[in-house]
Amino acid sequence: MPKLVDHEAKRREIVHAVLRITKRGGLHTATMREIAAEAGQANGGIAHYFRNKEELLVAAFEHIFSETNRRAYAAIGEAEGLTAVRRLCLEIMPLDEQRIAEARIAVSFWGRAVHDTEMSALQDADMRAWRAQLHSYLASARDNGEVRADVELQPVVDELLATTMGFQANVLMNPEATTPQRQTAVLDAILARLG
Amino acid sequence: MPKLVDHEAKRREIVHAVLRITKRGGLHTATMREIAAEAGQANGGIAHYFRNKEELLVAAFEHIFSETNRRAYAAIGEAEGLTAVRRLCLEIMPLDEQRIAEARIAVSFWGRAVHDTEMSALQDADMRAWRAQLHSYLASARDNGEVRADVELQPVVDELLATTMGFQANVLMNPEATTPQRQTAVLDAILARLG
DNA sequence: CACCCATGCCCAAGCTCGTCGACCACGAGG
DNA sequence: CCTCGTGGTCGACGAGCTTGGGCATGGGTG
Repeated sequence: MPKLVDHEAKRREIVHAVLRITKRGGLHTATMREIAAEAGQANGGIAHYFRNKEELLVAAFEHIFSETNRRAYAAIGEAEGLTAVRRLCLEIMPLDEQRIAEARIAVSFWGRAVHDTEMSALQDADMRAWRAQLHSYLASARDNGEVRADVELQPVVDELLATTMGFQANVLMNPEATTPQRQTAVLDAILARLG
Repeated sequence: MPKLVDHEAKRREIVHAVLRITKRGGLHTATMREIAAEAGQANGGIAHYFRNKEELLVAAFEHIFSETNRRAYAAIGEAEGLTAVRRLCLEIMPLDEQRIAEARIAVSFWGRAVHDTEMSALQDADMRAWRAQLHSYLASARDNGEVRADVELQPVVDELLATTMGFQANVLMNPEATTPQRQTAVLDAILARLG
């Protein structure tokens, strides 16, 4: 076996190149040639690590999800109940430049996922995980009295996910009406009503 | 002046071709050649009615918005206050097959609007209109006592728009968790808290 | 140590798509 | 009947993604 190259590292490096380009000039400037140049490769060199552009973008999409989950995990720490709910939502919401750039990528995938089974399965799985996580934190919040006992949890989960996903879209379409302040105000209003 | 052709009618016909193709196979399958074929034209024939593809897609996007607004206008009628708020939201939300198909198209456009100033300006304008409309209905609801006097309206508008836009995305990614029942439950929960 | 060949990588050709311009058909006006 | 502006077709071109061939490299193998 000749020439050892860490495939996973190389894939990560190429994905990072995509994210850097997208952050600079938008997803549409991320052509294969541009990506290759940014990653220090020749035109067809990427083909060794991703079969096609679709697969590369799916990897970028996965990376964003896992980054969000990683940040959420760190932010939540030992927290429970409503604090954990709030921190998870705050990590999902596009509150800074970094996450707005990630939202750009995520939203541009939503439209494609409609007719792409692999991608919509991926989204579905991540969304389910968030639902389950939110539900569990809310249940603990109800147990410790932060949330009234008569509150049904599923509609709250639905609301939180719809709101956070809506922010992803609105921050791109209506940036001046989707500031961090206004986003957190909405989130806190939702949570305040549960007590 | 030779050969009379109703330009507006032709433009509408081409836009409908785009919507049919998008409904069938997603926005990315709507190539100019495919659109031309669907509209019964040759490759370059569309250029007589739309300067470029961007302009055509903007027209398609506008069409969906105006359809929604037309339906909302009819649904609201003489209603005021919270009833009007509820009816407008219900028209925006993807509650039936027709509107889920429109959501498919709309969300596909969101991804494009990210890197298209003209389209995001359009989106921004329509979103502002909805914001203003919701704000006005909520103000009348506050005046007639349906909404408590101490409720700040802007966060409520933000919440309603984020939620309805979020449903557009979630109905595509998580259809089984975004049923009409669960969507309306969330909407009614939001509205109920204002009283 | 010498050879082998799988692997990494580059380059160029092939295909699709959006756009542009040349060309033809037609019909209203002179 | 002629003119010419409009509707429409077709092919060419540039840009983008993909594919396949070819070259270099360096770990296995005898």
